[in-house]
Amino acid sequence: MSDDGKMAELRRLAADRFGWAELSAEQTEAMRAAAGERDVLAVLPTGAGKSAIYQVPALVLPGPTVIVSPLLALQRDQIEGLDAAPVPDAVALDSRQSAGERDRVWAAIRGGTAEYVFLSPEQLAKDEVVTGLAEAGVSLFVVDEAHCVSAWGHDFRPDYLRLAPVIDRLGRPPVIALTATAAAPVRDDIVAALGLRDPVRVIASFDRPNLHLAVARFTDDAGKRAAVVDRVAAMSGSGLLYTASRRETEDYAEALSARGVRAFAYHGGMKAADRDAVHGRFAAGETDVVVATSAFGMGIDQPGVRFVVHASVPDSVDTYYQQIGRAGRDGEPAEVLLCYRPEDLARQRFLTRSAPPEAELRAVVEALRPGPLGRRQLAEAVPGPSARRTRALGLLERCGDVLTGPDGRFALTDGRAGTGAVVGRALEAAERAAELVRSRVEMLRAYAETTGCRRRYLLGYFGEELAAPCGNCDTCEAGATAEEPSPAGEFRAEHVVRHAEWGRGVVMTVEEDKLTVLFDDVGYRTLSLPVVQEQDLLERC
DNA sequence: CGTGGTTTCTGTAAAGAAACCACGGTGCCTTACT
Repeated sequence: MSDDGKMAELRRLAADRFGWAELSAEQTEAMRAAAGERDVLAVLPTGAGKSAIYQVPALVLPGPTVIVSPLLALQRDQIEGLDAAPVPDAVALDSRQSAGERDRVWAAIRGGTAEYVFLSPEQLAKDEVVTGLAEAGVSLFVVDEAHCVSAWGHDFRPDYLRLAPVIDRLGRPPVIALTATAAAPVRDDIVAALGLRDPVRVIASFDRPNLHLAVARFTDDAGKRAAVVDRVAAMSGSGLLYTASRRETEDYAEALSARGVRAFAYHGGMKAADRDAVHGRFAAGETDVVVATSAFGMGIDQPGVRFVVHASVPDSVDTYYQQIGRAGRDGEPAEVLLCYRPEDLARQRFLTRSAPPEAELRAVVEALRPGPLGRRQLAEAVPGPSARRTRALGLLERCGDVLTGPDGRFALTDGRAGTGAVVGRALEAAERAAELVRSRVEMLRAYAETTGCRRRYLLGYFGEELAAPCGNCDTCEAGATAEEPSPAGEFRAEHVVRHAEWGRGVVMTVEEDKLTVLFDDVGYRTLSLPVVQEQDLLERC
């Protein structure tokens, strides 16, 4: 079929089966690429119809589509949506199922009646799951919420970093990575970790002009807490208050309730039933404020959220943008406020720190030296929590020192390489990742302390240039921002530069008197423009 | 790294200061016990 014919078929299916009469330019481009068996990285805001990008092409490709999704609750929502449409079955594989349920799911996969198969990355760490799917002939591999590969992969859910060998073992079907938020290094991380081949990158604009952006700065903790309560109590409509700890969600919820605000705490330590109850109230419009940790949010697409307040900084601008993006989905004005204390950055540095897995790396390399091992055999040879081994394997694989065979066994790529050298390479890679994480925290300091237009800063972080100050943030209103982005000497966003000590980097944002550069090895650094010019610190290349 | 709660110190009574310590987020999964 011609390319145009194929696209017409996709449009027809979108309209007939799902009721989507119109497809956006981004959806069209991504679907065309996927149906043409190209890899795709799509970064589209929530509500832009990301799911359509795989749901429609799945119908024209022969075998089942595998969708990797981080939360069981999200999988459930997606399956419910698909069940309501006249399309083949959607099923899930997860640990809560009984043996009987699991057998039925596998029968549907093998029998060809299941078109959409949802699972967590942890399920794909099991040999029998990968083998079973390979036999079924997977024709499309989708990674939903793909920023988790980068944000959650390193320590927290290391199986995210081991999807590339799984994709290979499935016969390398086309891969679609979908996310709503990804700055440049996150995009590169996704492409590298999934082993995408020359992917079509579909990136929509990040601009949300209806969000009013502001930062309130505090010196002492008690003063900040009191102000947070005052300001949230004074907000109109319903909204979210993000905190950095579980304890604080409860403290704030209590303080706000005492003011007559319908406030509810939400965090990962609560019982599932209580979490569901808060979700339900929020969705029904029965809450004034949900006070939450970062546990609240993924999969939420509520139109009428009128404000998002942060009681302290999150771990990155990526996370911040994702969280504030939950405000004003209906396009109406919404209030976004960051309550900032520089001391809070330290807490995020603590939370995102990670111990180098040196002992595990050494043990894994030594265990593999005599010959390839499967997952269970490796667990016997290297005792300890499986996450540690998985993390070590992920690092070794990304450095090219370990390969996963078609049978799922792990092997050293070069038996002659010394353990010390291999471990050293992996530790260096881990250190670079840790440095990037630390520098990401610093980017929030820069956001909070900038005297320029806040929207220009945020968009610049995501690689988008805002020609004029937005007029809808506190710095613009204070009259502090310049009409035009003042030229920072010869430097512009996206210029490739070299620093004597920090090596190669890409200019991310340009402000009146400073530059932010993302260096390959040390992450984000903000440099003073006069100093750069006087001492000739950056060379353009 | 910063915060909040508890213990220790000082010097002989009670109480305030200093020192010390534990804690801090996101969710899969497994498996043994009620």
